[in-house]
Amino acid sequence: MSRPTKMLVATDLVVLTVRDDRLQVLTIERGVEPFKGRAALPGGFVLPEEDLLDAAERELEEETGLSDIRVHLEQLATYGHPDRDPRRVISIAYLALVPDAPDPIAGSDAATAAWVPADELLTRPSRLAFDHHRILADGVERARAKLEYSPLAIAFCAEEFTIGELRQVYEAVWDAGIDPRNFHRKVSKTPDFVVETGGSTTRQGGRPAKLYRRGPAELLHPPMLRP
Amino acid sequence: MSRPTKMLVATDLVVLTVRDDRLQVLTIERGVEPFKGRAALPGGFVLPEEDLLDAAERELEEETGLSDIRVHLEQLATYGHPDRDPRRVISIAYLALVPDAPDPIAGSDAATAAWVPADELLTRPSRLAFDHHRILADGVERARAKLEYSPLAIAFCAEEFTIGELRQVYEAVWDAGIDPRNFHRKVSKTPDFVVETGGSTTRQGGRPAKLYRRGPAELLHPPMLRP
DNA sequence: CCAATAGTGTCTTTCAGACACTATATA
DNA sequence: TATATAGTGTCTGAAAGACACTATTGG
Repeated sequence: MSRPTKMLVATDLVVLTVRDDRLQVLTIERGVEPFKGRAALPGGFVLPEEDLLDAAERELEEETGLSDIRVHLEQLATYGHPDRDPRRVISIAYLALVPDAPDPIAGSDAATAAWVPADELLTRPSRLAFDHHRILADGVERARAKLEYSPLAIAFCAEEFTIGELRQVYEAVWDAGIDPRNFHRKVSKTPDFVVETGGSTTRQGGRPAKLYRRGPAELLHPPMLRP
Repeated sequence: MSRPTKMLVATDLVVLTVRDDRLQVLTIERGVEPFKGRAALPGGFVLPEEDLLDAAERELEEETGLSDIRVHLEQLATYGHPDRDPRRVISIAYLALVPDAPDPIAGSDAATAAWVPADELLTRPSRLAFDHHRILADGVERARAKLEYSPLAIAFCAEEFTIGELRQVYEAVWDAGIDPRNFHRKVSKTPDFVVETGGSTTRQGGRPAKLYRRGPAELLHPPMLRP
C-alpha cells in the first residue's frame, strides 16, 4: 500500500434558530479565498490535539459570538469529496440548535454573521460556498426528523416556555400548521417531555398559559409525527 | 490563526449480516501495530484523490473479498478523538449491510476476516482495537433503528425472499420475537415495501410461501416498530 | 362586550398486538 | 395421520386528527 496521505480537517456548523416564526440559519461572509465574499456556513480547521466536538464548540463561539447560552450540538455528517474544496479539505459538519434569546451576533469575530431564513437558502443552491448547500439541506432535514422522536424542539425555546411557544417551534421547523388543541393534549400526555414550573405567563396574549421546562425524556413515546 | 494541520484520514467499516438467525459482524485480525493481533473492524486510509464513499467501497472489497454482491453502504459517523489512535487518525465509519449468500471471506486480502455475533462483541468492550467497540455499537444501533422506518432489512435478504425470512431478519437484528401473523399482515399492507415475484418456495418447510422482491418504497408508512 | 389564546372532551379512523382459524406443504 | 409454516379474520386498546366547548386574560 502507498504511504497514507494527510489531509486538512475542518468542522462546519449548521446553526439553526427560530426567529419571527421561521427557521433561520447562521451564515457568515467569507473573508478569504476560495469563495471570498460569498455566504457560507461558519467553520474552521481542527487543531492538532483537539477533539472534533471541541473544535465545533470553539468555532461556534469564535465565529458567531454565541457563548454562555444553551446549545444543542451534535455531529451531522462528514463531507470529503476531492472537489469540494480546492485545498482538499475533509469537513465534519455539526448541527447546532440555539434559542432565539439574546442577539447572538454581538461581539463576534466574524462581524459578517447573519441569520437567514432556511427556505431562502434551500431554494437557491448557489448562494452558499463549497458544498454548504448540501450540508445545510442535510442539517435541516436532520432537525426536522429529530423533532418527531426527541424533545429537541425545546432547544429552540427559552429555559421556560409555554406549550403554545413549543408549538410555534414545531410549526416553524416543519413549515406546517398544527392544531393547537391536539398538540397541547399530545405534549402534556407524552411522559417526561415537559414538566410544569408552576408559573404562568400572558406574553402570548389571551388566557395565561402555564410555563414548562424540559423533562427528563430523551425519546418521545409516542412520537410527534409530521402532518 | 495558526497554520492548519493535516491529519491522517481513514474509513472503518461496520459490516453486518444475518447468519444462523443472529446478527453478525465482520472482523479482521490486525497484522500491524498498533493493536497487532487484536480483532478490529476492517478499514484503511483514504487515498489523496478519493471520495470517502469510494474509499469505503474499496476497503470493503479489498479487505473482505466481498465483491459483486448487493450491499447497502451508508455513512455512519466520524471519530476523531486525539487519543483514539496514537498516529492521530480521523476515521469516517461506514455501515454496510450484506446478505448471507455466498461465503464472503473467500479470496480475501485479509485471510483473517471472520464473522462474529454482534452481541458477543457488544458485551465485551475490550475485544476490539481502537474505539471500534463504540463504532460497532453505533452501527448496530443505527441498523436497528433504520429497520423501523426504512426497507433496509431487505438488504440482509437474498434477491427473492419470503415474508417469513424477512421476519427472521427483524428478529435477529432486534433480538426479539415477532408474531408471524401480525408481521405478515403488516408487511403486505405497507405500500411498496415488497412486491410479489409470482414464485413460491417451500425451503422454510410447511405450506409454500410466496416470494417477494424489494418494492420501490424508500420509507415505510406506517413504520415497523420495535416491540 | 369582543377577541385572543389556553385547555378539555368527544368522536372517528387507523393501527398495533393478541390470537382463533384456515390453507398447503412434508413426514 | 401429525406437524410445520403460510396466510386471513376478528377483537381490543392506543393514539391521531377533526372539532365542539369551556376558561381566562386584555382591550
